[in-house]
Amino acid sequence: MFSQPAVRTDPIRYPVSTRTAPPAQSRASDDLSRGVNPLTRAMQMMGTAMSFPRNTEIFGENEPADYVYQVISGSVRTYKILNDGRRQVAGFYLPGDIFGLEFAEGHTFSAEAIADTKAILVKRSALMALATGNATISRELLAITGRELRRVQDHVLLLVKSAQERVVTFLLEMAERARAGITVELPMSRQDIADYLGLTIETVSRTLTGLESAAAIEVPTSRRIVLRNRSALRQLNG
Amino acid sequence: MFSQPAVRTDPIRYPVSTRTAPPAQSRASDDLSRGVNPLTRAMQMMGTAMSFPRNTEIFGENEPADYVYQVISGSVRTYKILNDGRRQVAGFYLPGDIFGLEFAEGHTFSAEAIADTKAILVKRSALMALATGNATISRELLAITGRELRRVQDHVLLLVKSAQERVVTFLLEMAERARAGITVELPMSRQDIADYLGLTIETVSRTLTGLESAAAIEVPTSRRIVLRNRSALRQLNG
DNA sequence: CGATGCGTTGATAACTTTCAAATTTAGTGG
DNA sequence: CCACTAAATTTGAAAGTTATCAACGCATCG
Repeated sequence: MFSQPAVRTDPIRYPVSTRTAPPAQSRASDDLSRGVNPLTRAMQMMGTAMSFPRNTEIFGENEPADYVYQVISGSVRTYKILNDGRRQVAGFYLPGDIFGLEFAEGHTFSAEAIADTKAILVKRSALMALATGNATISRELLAITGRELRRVQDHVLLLVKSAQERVVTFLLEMAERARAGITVELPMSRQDIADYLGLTIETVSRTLTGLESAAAIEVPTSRRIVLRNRSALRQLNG
Repeated sequence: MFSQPAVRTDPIRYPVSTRTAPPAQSRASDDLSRGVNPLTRAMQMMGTAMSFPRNTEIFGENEPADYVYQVISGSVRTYKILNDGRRQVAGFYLPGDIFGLEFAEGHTFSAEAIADTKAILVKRSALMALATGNATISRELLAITGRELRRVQDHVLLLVKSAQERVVTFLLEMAERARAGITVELPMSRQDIADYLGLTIETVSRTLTGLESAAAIEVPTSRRIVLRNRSALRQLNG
């Protein structure tokens, strides 16, 4: 232990002027508004859209958790650097997903844009104030937190599986979340996947190769996975 | 995979008459009331105390989540049986802890008493109704869920560590939660610990023996651990 | 065209599990 | 309270899985 290199990602810090004090940019009330819940609607009313280039930090661990975020386009990873220098990815957030909501002062994890990403920011205090007078919003906040809880619980269940089961579960989950057909476009690198699954990139790579040999998937490019045999995959997912 | 025996614990089902429709037993408003938060006070006002003998089921996975529970005395494990028959323990709950709060219809996990346990039950619907008209209770519910979220996030971070780190982290956490001095009384078996840490009982046992050899702990009885060298343990905990 | 980053593949080492058996502890009936 | 039985825990040896170290291929970008 205490063995690995300190850092493997290189988050290019976005210029501070743009990162803090979100400027009043475009109101975002476009595609994501279709028949959504009251909270999403409220966020889009109250929020400010902001862009984050690929690999830039959105917020850092322990920074004041003053804003709540919703992904409009692109994708986001949250993570923590462990004492031994390894990085643990806590979650991936795709368009429509809400992240960064905290109940303590500071953020539990850091967040970075995986690809060029647009997100809506809403002041947490504003959201909390809104919730105080509005039982619907209040319930919705509780529901979001409940879903996040469920997601993390599933992450726990993932981490006790074998390497192959972890990779398969990940692929099936990404396919479902991205509402993909049989072809999944992965926004994240092998390193991101490995750090989410608690594996090394070599193991992830070898497992994908193995699944391809078994005709369960195809990997035409490293970021594109074709699910050739979903029922076989479901068998393998533990 | 798909290899292990189906069951390793043998939950003796408590007689149905006692398990369902909580009878109006003793009001529980004793030791735990000392300067606690409004939600705990509310639960103790509204709730019904109920006893669960060791190894009995408190609720089962997917059963309607109609009640929220607070441990008075004893301790509780929540868990899920995985497809391959292994059991994953999701969490341990000690006196004062709240468990069983859900945001969907059914329970995510099963819950069992580890030792003879007394708990307060409150109808979830009553709690939710109370929260609707009371911003303080509402915030408190959100805070509880936030703490549970944090706990599960920590569990994720635990599961990517080495076996020794997992065991050490577990011991330090239990010592803190039980407000123990240097001697920790573990309410749960090696199997419970192993299933929580994602290890086998053999690995847990060997690791404890190793820590004892390294003079970091003593194990006078299997359920009693003396933390002989906390700073050494903190070094080892990753 | 060379540098650079990302992904894959191979060989070996480290760690954890599995299988087996011994030992200790706890529970039960007399 | 003691003896007996079952359950829990510990220990050992071997096998299996994943990590580590190293090298190579491929694509991108200046």
